[in-house]
Amino acid sequence: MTSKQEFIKKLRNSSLRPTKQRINICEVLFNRDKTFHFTINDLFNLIKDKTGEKVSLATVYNTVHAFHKKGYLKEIPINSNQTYFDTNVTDHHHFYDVKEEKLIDLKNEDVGPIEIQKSIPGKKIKSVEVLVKLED
Amino acid sequence: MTSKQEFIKKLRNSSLRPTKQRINICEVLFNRDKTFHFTINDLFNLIKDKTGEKVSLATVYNTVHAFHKKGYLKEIPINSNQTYFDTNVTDHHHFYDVKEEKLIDLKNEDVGPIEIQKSIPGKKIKSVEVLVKLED
DNA sequence: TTCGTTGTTTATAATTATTCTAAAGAAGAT
DNA sequence: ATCTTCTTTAGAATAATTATAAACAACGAA
Repeated sequence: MTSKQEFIKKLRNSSLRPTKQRINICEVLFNRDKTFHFTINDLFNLIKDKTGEKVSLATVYNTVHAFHKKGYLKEIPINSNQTYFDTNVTDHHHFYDVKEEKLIDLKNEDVGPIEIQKSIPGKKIKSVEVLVKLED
Repeated sequence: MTSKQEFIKKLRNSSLRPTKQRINICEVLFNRDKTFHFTINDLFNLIKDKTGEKVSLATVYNTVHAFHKKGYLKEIPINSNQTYFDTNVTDHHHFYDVKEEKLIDLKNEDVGPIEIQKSIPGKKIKSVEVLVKLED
């Protein structure tokens, strides 16, 4: 499933050549069972840890942005000093534990259908994101 | 309604002494009919324009943060380079026009009730925010 | 009032996430 | 192989936000 061939396909679909560095990024991003919430910095550090190889920060930014643009990553709307991304690109939402700065998945069923009863002429809905902030 | 006395009350409630600068900030923030979406930089510029007096950027940051903490301002969860705030602190949501970088209010009725069917032990819900991104 | 304390303003420096740059290197096509 | 095009990288540039510390203003008690 999450083999090198898969990574290469994702990269090519994103108009990126499959380089060693990008494959390493994919390894950390997509070779996992569960959804993965991360910041660029998290990812940057994990690459070193998990693959033993260093990838420059600029490459991490570029690759993540290309994946995001292509829809392989989802940006999570939180006001934080850092931008959070999610490898789960299916329709779902999040809890955000403000104190611990941690994200928790909310299945779509946990929130129920959201019907937007208003529309703006000439515009269509791109995404609907629910963020539930948690406190103690 | 939005008189100087009101501003002073808001400031005192936020543990801030009512200074000329802070009153000016209040003037721009709260002396209006409609909801007001802004970034710190927007506000900073409007103060100069509307009151003719300059307030330092640091004071704007401090005051906005105090009001936010006290609940007189709401932070709007968008991933943007700048943080957006809202003077409407009632329960409501937003459209975000990604291309034009503009926020539009969504009344609570426009979205319908959102019932969160999941809970995290020891945590309670602080807020539920819906962000609807718009594209052309 | 006046004085002393405490809080505030301000310009500026520091910090930090993100983007840009340009030179050296790698991938792909012929 | 070779040439072109894309990529990587370190480091610089940018920009939002936060911290600093000196001059100043609000407050309350005498």
